[in-house]
Amino acid sequence: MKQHDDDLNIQTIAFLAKCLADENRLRILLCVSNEKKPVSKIVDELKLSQPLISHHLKELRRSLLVNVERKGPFVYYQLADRRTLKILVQLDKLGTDLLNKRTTF
Amino acid sequence: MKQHDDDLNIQTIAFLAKCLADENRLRILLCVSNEKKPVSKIVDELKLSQPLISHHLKELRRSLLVNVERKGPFVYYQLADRRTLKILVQLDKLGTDLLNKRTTF
DNA sequence: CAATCATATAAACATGTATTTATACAATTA
DNA sequence: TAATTGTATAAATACATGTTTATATGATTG
Repeated sequence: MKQHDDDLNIQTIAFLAKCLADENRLRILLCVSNEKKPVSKIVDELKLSQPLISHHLKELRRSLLVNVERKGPFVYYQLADRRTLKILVQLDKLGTDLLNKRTTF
Repeated sequence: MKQHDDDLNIQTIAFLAKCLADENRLRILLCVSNEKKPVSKIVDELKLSQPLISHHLKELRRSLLVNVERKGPFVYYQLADRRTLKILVQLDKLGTDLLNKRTTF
């Protein structure tokens, strides 16, 4: 059973968390969460510089959070696993709840 | 419904993820996940320097991931919300699965 | 093959943050 | 109140990382 705390691979967790710890990378992940998109489209939608997007995509590739697919001159990126989204939703809810608890009492 | 992507507060997510992105902070979180412990005990168990532990505890407080309670000369820390653990487990599983997929094929 | 478009990489810079060492503060006890 | 124990803070250092600017690579088209 992987339920017990000590079974957790702390390195793995920290590595993924690091990748989710940048706002622009999160924007990119959400941007490619529903369909594969070429870099140029991500650049357009997020209004960030192309090298910056490319740099973050490299990190996301390194962590295997996105899939890459080359088609002609275009390189398509897409969210590799939808569980990533679930985790983001949970982080969002947790953070919001924690804040509300503190500011309510 | 908070299901749609765009409802997510990216700042909140990045802020929490940043806090989970350090191995020592993860160790501390797991260390105080089942019972409240004074700083000295955390120091003993993790074998990290006391100022380092204090520094990371400060970050964990800032993100509201831990509760603090003073009792005499001791300051007790404890995981604030067990959903944090769930998220860590999911990150661990996701990371492991992503790696296995890549190395298998 | 030259030119163009899409993407990646490199170098430079700025900023952030983990860690150590030293010291301060706070609470208890003698 | 002096001394001791537990914890926090400050300063210094080292290292990592996000961003920009400039350039290179790779694929396509004329």
